[in-house]
Amino acid sequence: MDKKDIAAALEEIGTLLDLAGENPFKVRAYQNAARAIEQIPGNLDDAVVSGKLREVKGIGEGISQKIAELHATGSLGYLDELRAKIEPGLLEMLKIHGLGPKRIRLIRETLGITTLGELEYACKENRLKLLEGFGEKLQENVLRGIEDLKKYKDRHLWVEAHHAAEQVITLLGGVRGVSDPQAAGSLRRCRETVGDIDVLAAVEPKDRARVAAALTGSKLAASVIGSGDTKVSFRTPHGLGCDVRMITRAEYPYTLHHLTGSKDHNAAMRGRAQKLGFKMNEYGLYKGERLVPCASEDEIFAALKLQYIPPELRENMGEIEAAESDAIPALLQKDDLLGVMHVHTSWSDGRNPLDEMVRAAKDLGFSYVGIADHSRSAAYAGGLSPERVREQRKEVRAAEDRIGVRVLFGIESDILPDGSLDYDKKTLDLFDFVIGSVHSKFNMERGEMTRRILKAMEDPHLSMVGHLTGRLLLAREPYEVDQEVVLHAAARFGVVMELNANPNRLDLDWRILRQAAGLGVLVSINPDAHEVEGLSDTFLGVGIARKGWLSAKDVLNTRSAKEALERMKRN
DNA sequence: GCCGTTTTCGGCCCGACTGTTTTCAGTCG
Repeated sequence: MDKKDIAAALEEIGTLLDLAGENPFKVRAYQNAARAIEQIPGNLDDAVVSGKLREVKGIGEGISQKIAELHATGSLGYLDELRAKIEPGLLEMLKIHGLGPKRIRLIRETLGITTLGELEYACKENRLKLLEGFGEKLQENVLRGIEDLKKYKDRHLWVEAHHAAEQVITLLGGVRGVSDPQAAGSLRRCRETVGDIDVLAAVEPKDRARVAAALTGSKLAASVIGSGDTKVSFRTPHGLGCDVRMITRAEYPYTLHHLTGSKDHNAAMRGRAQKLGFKMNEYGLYKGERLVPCASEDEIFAALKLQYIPPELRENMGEIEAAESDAIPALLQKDDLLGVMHVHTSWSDGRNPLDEMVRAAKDLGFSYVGIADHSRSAAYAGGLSPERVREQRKEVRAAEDRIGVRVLFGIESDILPDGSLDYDKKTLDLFDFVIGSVHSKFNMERGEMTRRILKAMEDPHLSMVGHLTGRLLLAREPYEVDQEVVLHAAARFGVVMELNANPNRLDLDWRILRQAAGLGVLVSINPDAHEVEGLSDTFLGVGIARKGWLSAKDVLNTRSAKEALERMKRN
């Protein structure tokens, strides 16, 4: 180890001690020592061996021993211990402007938050501003700081990629010579996270230089990676990589299909083409040397004797086989949704009051809205006491009359560690529906967690299981739970399963949705909205539902309020 | 954890700024 490495190690010790709440002067001692060691002239070996290290101002008994250990072995037990004690996410939080060790420790201790993703979620749920010494402004700053940090990560939530792509498409739409700009890739397939954005547009060769210049000269291209005859690559101000492909009108459907992928889907499609005597690539479908003219993706599939395969299904997970026999179902559409469930209000941790949420849901065209604030045990989120439940019930009924839209009175009840719901029977009887969610003790062993959720499902008050795995995309791994066992229980008990459409969750995962539908389990697409804007997440859930092969009949909130209530009734 | 000296422990850089709270704590440079 050279001076620089050792200085870095000492610096790291200082930072970790700071986060651990150590004496700030001890922290500074390490920081001073780090600087001191970089100042030592000449080779470090001599100083270590001769013991001259101790003569350097800022390096005393303890630190000189640690330097010796680092120098001799390349590692340091003390540092390893500290690293094991302090979560790496807390180190990342230090990079956020406005957060120092004190506040980070408060966040860690009161909210149990250890990753940036969890912190972001807490900001969006308005939990950060409730901490002592925090407020609206600081919460906003933290959120902005997290956004900045995320710029440099290589994967992005679907919704972020979508917004970026919309901007690129809008820009292209305004450039002369461009037609049909649209997104392809994993974004079009509605994957829950997206790496790069692929956009294609029909542009005749003579216009391409001008279109490329319009892109590279725009604010959307924060840095240009490359610009050629057919492709412009750049990074957006949010750090997303974006490839814009320019092709001819004739190539368009083939390239659209090719760039939409997935890779496995494309390989299987080429295999099928070959079997039928065609050759297929990103520029066309050929019979011998002759191009088979297709004006749309629809016609490409038809040429290969396949039913049209919606982009969301193109994962080579049985869609081609299904299309062979016309077995691709009519997938759910946005317009199929009649109601919206799992809506929070300022009664617990929502940003907007009940009336505003209900009005906003009505304005979005929903004919009913299911309020579900947090239950008693969710103290961090302002969970409702049994008394507050009764007060809110009156308010909900009054809002229904006042606003003129059906309002269902529900609750998002914590599923307590022992599997019970969060209220006594008399209180539970007051709700039109009960969503049961795990919000605590995530670290249970798989069998234990599964039993916990099954026990809650046995209670006939439970209508629906919320965000089954508890995952936060790009932030928190799902907790251990046997999802299949839960789905089978849901089928047996007639319990609805939530597809939580919050872009950070998208939970149930699309990979298991299809199985749920196969078991006859009804899925409810819920925004888990904590503010007016969050209600629209319901539509994001539609993409995931489609990706999980769901049709309108598989979804609770495509039913009328009356029928939805009947389907949620147990006994 | 280091320093200095007062040899055994008290002091360690500090002002501007922000956002909170209403007199100040925490962060930043």
